[in-house]
Amino acid sequence: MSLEDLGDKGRRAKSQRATEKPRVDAKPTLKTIAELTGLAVTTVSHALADAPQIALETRQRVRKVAADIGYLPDRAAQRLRTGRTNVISLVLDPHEEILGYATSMINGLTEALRGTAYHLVITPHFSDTPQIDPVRHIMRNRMADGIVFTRTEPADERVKLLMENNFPFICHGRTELATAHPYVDYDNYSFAYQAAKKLIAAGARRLSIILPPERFTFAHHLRHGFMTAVREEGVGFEIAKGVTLDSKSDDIRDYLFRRMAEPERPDGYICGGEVSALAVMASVYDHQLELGQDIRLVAKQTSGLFDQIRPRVETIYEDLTEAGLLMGKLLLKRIAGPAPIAELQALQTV
Amino acid sequence: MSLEDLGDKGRRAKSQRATEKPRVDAKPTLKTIAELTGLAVTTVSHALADAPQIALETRQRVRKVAADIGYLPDRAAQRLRTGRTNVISLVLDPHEEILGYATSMINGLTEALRGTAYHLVITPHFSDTPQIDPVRHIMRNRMADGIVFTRTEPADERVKLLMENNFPFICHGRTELATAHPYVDYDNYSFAYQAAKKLIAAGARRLSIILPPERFTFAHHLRHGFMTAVREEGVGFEIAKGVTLDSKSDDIRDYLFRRMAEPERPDGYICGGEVSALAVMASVYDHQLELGQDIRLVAKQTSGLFDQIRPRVETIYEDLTEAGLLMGKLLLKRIAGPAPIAELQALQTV
DNA sequence: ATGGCGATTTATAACGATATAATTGCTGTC
DNA sequence: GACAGCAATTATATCGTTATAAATCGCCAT
Repeated sequence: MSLEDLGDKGRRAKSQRATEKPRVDAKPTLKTIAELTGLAVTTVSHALADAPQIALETRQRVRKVAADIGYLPDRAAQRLRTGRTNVISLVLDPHEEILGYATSMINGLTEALRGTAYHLVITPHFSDTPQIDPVRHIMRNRMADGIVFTRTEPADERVKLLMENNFPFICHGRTELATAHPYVDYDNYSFAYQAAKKLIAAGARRLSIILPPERFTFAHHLRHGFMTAVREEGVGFEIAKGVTLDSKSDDIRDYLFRRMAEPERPDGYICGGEVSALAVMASVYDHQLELGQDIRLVAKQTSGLFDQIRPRVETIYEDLTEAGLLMGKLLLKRIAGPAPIAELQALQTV
Repeated sequence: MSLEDLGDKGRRAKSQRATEKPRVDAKPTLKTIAELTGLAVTTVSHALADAPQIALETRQRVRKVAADIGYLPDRAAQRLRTGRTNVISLVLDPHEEILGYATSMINGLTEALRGTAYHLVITPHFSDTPQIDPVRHIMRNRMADGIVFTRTEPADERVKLLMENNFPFICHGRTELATAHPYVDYDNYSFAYQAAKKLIAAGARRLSIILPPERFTFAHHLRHGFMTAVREEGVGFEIAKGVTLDSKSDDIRDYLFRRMAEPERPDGYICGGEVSALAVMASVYDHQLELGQDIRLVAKQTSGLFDQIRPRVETIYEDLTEAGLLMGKLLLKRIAGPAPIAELQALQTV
């Protein structure tokens, strides 16, 4: 702020038509457009909102000027006045996984938000606090207009809370609650079912499925699909539970190493995640067995990783980017106006 | 939220407007605290800012009431008034990589931002627009108080622009510009140097290094470290350039497949990324060669992935979560007050 | 008393947008 | 020519916070 500016400001107070152009870089506001067009700030606001009571000619003129000077509405002011934040919160659990589960989903979400006024904010959920905390915080303090989260549980507290308060959200995976809620999910039942059928068709006679922790709903879906298939075919089976998602734990590696040394070992594995598939492969290698010969494997593929891995593994693809995109779109629709719940459901089929 | 809660809320609403809109939970503001304490809004504001001219007793009283009712300042109002956004923007290039480069960094950043007023916003850089666009947009429209980006280039336009405008930022990787700038980088020179030495010590006599595209500064560092080592040792070498980071391209796989079939093939590979390391392993497998015997490999490890991979690969670790954490801390320091540039530099040594 | 001073507290005016209500200008009607 | 009726524009108040300037108070020296 220089003395000249002050002087100029003083002049403006008396004669409103002073040819002022001191600051070129000043961020354009509605006031800027108002001065340039000779209209009132209110009119400009309405014109940009495409209000029908503003003359079409005026609307076009205002829009042109706005575009010319590169006007963008101030998010803070809009947010303060309207209460809408134009923010979508993605609740992420850091340290959860070594592979890019989150990255794919973020890519899908940003794609869905592209061209809209919405920004994507990453809200971390720190493992030393209850899972519900970040969600409650976002809701209570209106930190976002909508929430995205993952790893849905059968009786997910977050879903309950958000539904009770009618707060827009979408989650990856389903609950088993009576009340319907918006979600995007992959058909893990079919995945496990088809994976089992493939293994059996290839000659496997004792199947093992490596399941994520029971607290996630999709673990149940995997199990049911698996069980249906092995019962239909009447083959032997076993279930390895509790792959911690961060794969720091050695439970599964211990199980695999032990079982593969035994004579009655499984000859067909189903892995619901890439990490556990790698663990199976590692164990096969360590036992000097041959994949596809001694032991078969069907894995869920959620990235390009398995295109690079040798020996080649049979996989079934789950497109997490697409899931993110879909979640973003459905959430935006939900925010725009409470669409019927049923329409908000979506299922990716294998 | 029960009916009782609503009733309680209505009673609290002072007097006449008992049957107003069913506002779930009126958000506490400075005004709320002012009414509860009998002070003026201004006083409360100053008290919470711990202004010295407010009596200590008053400050404590205000803080207590604020904590009791769970007061949180309205971000939009603060932002509108002060111009500070309390936002850090991470500029991400979607579709860039199959592995979780971004996830680790996000985890580090959120850790650095934990407990502060800052939120992390993901700003995508869409590949059909110039790289500089999101940075310029954030700066011009004050979308954030600081910017984080990656994949720094030798004459990076983003660095130039941000430095010219004195806008807080930090980047992963360095430029080769004359003017110093804040960054966090990994010592890729030493990585390549040591990797080469290891391979030679293990018996390799013709080394090949798989480099990322030349436009990234760290490709040069890798090359220099590599060249220094092979010259010192006087072994044969070759350089495979241009691993596109999204690994969609087959250039490298073609190169590997061709070279491994030739008699004068390299017997030691250095990979600056996990994807290219997998490509080497895949090619070794496809040629029915043996890793560690016919062909040796030293790879950069940036995730837990290679702990799972067999055969075991010799790796040197780069901690991207730590890099993210460091970037976050340095950026916050830079935002708080323009610290000397020199202090903002950091280097992770192998 | 009077004025002044330091220590606290408070009033006022913004920041940039929008919801609401009010105003202007113009037309046609009787 | 007065006025209702309508379209188009504008004034005012407000969201919650903070920067700035002003006001209040007790207390002491003159």
